[in-house]
Amino acid sequence: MFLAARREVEAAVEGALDALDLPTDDLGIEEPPEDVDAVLASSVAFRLAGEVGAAPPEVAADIAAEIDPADYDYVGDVTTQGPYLNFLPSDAYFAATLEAAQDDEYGRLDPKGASVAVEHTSANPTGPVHVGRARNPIIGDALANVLDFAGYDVDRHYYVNDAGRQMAVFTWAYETFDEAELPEPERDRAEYDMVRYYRRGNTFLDEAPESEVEAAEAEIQSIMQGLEAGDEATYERVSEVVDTVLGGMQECLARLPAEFDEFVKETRFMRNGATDDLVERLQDLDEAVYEEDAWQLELDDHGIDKNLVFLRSDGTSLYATRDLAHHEWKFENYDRAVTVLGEDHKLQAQQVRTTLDLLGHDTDPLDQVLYSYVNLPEGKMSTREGTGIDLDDLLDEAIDRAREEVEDRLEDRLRNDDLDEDDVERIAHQVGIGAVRYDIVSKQPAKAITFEWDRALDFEAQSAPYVQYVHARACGILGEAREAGHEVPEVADFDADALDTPEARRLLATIARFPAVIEDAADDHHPHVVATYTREFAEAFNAFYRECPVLDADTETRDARLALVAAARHTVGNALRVLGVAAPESM
RNA sequence: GGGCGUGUGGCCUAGUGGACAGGGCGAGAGGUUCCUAACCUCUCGAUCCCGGGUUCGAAUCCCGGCACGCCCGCCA
Repeated sequence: MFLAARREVEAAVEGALDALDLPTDDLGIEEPPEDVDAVLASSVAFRLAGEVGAAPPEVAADIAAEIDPADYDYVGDVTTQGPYLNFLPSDAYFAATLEAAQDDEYGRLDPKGASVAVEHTSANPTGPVHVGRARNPIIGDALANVLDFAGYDVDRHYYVNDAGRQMAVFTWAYETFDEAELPEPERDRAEYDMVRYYRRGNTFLDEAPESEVEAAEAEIQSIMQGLEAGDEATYERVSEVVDTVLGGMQECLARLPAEFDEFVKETRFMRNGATDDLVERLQDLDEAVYEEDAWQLELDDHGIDKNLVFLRSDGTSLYATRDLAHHEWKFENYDRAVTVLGEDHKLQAQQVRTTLDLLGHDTDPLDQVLYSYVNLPEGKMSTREGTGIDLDDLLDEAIDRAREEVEDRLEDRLRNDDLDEDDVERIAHQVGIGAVRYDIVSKQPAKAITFEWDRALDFEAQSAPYVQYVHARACGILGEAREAGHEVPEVADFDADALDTPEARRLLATIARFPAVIEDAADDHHPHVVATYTREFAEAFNAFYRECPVLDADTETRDARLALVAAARHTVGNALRVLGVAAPESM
């Protein structure tokens, strides 16, 4: 209802300004501070004071006088508070919100009729996913959820770098070294098993005698050339390594959970001729130069100092070349494309955008979302070096700590609902993994994070369990009500007017904003605003919970409050779902 | 050296032109015969990195610094 109310307020202010013969280019619509009862406000009087030749409060009063609330469904009253115009919600605003939120899909926006490919994670299949990269699947998955909920037709893509030098090194190492000379794997899963070859191979290339390194390099070169030439046998050899490692990584990511609709391999764009075709078109560009036997693009005139090499002197393509072909494919198949990238890829992101533009594409549908790396207090994480914390270890630790927490709380638990061992395990998973996700998704991606165990796994504070608890409490009330024979009434059988306490009103007003939060998050690609919202929501719900008993209220109030709790449950449940955090029915 | 980004109480964080900068951690004091105390209430704590500027109004925009992060490969 908030979105509808905002449209009404915009129309009201614009109409009033028109009537007063004032400019309508900036309506100054904003959300008032929490202690103001209005749902929306306008500060337009400040700007018009000079033009009108009157003090802002007078201007505000004049504008307010031009607006008749009776013309609008959701505007109950227009008041002024000094220079501000305040728009108070009508009873119909609350009634319509309560009714709309009975839908368990409440917050989902109308289908936009547009497809979007969300590419995220896309980590090279070289070994276990570590925490340094963990922001990518968590932000990416939440962003995909947000866009889905906002009405887009979303496909989740993992772009697989299966054609680069790294994979050639990996394939050579896998075929060369004997398992007997490798250390025990850290975990019994494919990528932990395989990464040992990769690390061994890199160590060899760094440390072995020159002649042996040369021989190895020759083999690595032949693998790369084979891929470039479309040689089926080479492709099979590399694929075995890639698919094995990727299979393990998928298992890790699924724990978050982050799952994908498609794994798009870059070799696909070599094998189908798209890369060759692209290279020809790049060579025809005015910016193309042939220097030191390599084809490059001079992008100085477009604000990028560094040349983009797109064809090596040995005739092979580079990651960047294939990624351009990949983006053209996205443009052909989707209305929009979102890519979640680490900030270390920022320059490449600019190059991709600029080059696509030079090739004649409209790059407006491409959105590149950048996030800063997660570092350890002692420095960077690296798969090749084997430094860093594996995401699996973080999740295991999170679950272990959550389990301890659940068991500690079991003893002085007020509610006697007899949680069994399965419940404890379920809650430990929901809370532990939820806490990790929430901690990461709730922060602005641009800010750098230094990983610290205690901070990442704090179950109090502004954390997942704080919000999950609200969901569990709402479910608790609904469950108790059902046992007492009180189902949530049908829409025709409750009356929002019975929600007359400030806490109930505030909760309902908070529920009303949810669709607008989804819209903002989707428009700005900012999933973290959903997390911010869940915290505000939790505060509103807890105040209601404290002040407004549901089961003991008189029938009319009870029915309205039951409907409100159901609405709250749908809202917070869907907000958590969008964030990718489990919504426990009990905890 | 150049480019990009970030800088908010002791620590973490929301807020990117408008109503006294909102939370959390921490410290201290309270609250459970009542739908889950992973909760709530109150108190303490801020030169919004620094200096200029624009504006009726700046944490927010502009200019100049400083600090930190990232990037500047015929790697990905």
